[in-house]
Amino acid sequence: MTPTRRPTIKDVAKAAGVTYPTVSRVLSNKPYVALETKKRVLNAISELGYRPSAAARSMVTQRTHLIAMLVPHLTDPNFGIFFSGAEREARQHGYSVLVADFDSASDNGGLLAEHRVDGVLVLEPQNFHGQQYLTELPIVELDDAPIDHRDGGRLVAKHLAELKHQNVVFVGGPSSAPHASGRYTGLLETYPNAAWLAGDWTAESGYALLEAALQTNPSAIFAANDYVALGLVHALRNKGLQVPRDISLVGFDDIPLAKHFTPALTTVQQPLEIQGSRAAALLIAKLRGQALPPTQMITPHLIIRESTMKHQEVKRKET
Amino acid sequence: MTPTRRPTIKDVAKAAGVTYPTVSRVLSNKPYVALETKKRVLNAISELGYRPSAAARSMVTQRTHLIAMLVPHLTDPNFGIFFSGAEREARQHGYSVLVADFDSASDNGGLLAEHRVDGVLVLEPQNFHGQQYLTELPIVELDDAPIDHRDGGRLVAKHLAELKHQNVVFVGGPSSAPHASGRYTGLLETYPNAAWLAGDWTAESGYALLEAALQTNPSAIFAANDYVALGLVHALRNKGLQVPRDISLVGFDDIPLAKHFTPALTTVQQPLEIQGSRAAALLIAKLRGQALPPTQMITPHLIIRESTMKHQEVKRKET
DNA sequence: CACGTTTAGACAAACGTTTACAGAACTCAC
DNA sequence: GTGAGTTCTGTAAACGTTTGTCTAAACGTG
Repeated sequence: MTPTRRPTIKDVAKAAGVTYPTVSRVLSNKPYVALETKKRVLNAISELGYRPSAAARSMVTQRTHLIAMLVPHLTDPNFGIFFSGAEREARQHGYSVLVADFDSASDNGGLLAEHRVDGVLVLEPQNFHGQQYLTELPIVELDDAPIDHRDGGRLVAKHLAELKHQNVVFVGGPSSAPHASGRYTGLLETYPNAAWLAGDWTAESGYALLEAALQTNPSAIFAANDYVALGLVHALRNKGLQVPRDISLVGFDDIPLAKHFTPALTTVQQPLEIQGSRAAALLIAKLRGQALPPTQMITPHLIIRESTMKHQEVKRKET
Repeated sequence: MTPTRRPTIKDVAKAAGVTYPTVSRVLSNKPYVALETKKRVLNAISELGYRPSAAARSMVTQRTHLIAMLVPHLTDPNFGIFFSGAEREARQHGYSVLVADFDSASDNGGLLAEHRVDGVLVLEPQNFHGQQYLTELPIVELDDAPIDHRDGGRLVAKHLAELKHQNVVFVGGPSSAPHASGRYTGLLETYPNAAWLAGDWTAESGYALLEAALQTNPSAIFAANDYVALGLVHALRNKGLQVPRDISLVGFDDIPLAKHFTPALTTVQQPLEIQGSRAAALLIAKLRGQALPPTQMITPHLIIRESTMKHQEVKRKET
């Protein structure tokens, strides 16, 4: 039984009647190869279904065309969105993406080192304290292709101001996260006294934080993201409070589910996929030693749905 | 300026005063290496921070320790969960995972071929018609580590029967998907006349299908998954119908958000992460030529929340 | 027609490993 | 003290590429 080895560059060379370095020249589009020869080689390649071996190539070029993407948690529903953008962009430039979460990147990041990734894309760098090896590689943070979170906060503030809300509270997001503080800062421009009840990005966090949020006696809540918003809705409902009648609520992200929430959530749409692809593009430019394109903010949009309404001057009904 | 090359096996050998094949023997735990030497080598390795080059290694061993994971859409919120399980398992066995969606795997799957992935993990094989190269590799489908969807359907049926529901309809999921049909089949065992309104897995699908679903005059709806369920809730609300008062609703998956839905969703919990890691383990066993462990169903659990209640004999109130 | 210049292709070395093989140094029994 | 095993380590080839150097042919130019 012939174990049907994959064809190598030598097989192609033999089939085309040239020596193998010539095939290599054709593959990398080097000059000084006769048109006629080139055709023969190209034919042989597609005939044999030849694909160069990345391993062999990277041995001599010292670059693997592999990039690492490091994320805090693989199960974060937003991760796939970022990744989708980054992966597409990378693939278009001939790069493949190896993903790992912070945990596996630190205890076992060895694998990424062994594969000699060319560069690193990291999601929440402030939480990553991994392998030295990885951090001395060319690195791009997702936020190097920044979404203007502050502007998102501004949009929300403007909307709530138009609805005559006077007391707004910001709920969720760790205080260490620039995303959260950006949004909060945007809010502060209009509501300088708005409080921030920090937590994390989950619905559980929103659920747990409601009680504290109500202490500030708000007429509207700005949630750090849509998950937190949903948790808040849940907690509000438990207390017999209705959105938006008793309290208005705004989220952030516009996850696909947000439009189907009860009530449909007013939120800020941010193109995470684009952010992912921009970040990948940036990293690849860096790897190639190209001049980095000027940083360009990605602007978010406010999506108004049912969870916000004009502030009722009358206080909540006393039953 | 010295460009600080990464240390190679030869550097280690020199530092330990041996020749490089000896280092290689230490690395792969070959017999016949003196304890004393071994220690010296190990020391040199950690001193230099040496990590073997996967590329060089795979040149000679002909295996890359890379596996490809192929998914229909990277933005699918469940993808990250599968991936998380698969990635952890793979990494534990020294494998890394390269991800691509079906689109990029077919037009540009060349990259996966060039990297000579050892095996393939594929999510919805019935929809994948990619590169021949990939399909002739050792391959495992996610469903080779199967969740018992039919049993999930049974659980739902039992629950609804206990609540005295008599007319149930199954909504969402493409009819080509074994997952959906499994769930439906389980339902049929108790409700042989239940209809199936096929669609896809999205909230939009549930939203769009409600009208048709109501034609069957159901007292309860079994949604193909939680997203579909949420879409249904939304559509029901638009028609002035309340869950569970007017109609009971059950989802599938128990996504983290489901407990915060309005109303909190009764659903079937399935451990997708475990499924991911099992599938990866299976693939790796296959790659190693080990005997495959017997297939073992992963059993789902019913989570009862607020979206189901006892069927009211009284017909919906005429206003 | 001699000669430099351009173009095309061959040859060989190198990248960092693994592994088959060979040889050296011990141990041990006779 | 010799020979047969063991146990350890070194030598060399191989994996599939890229790339620098070298040669051969073709082509103008004076």
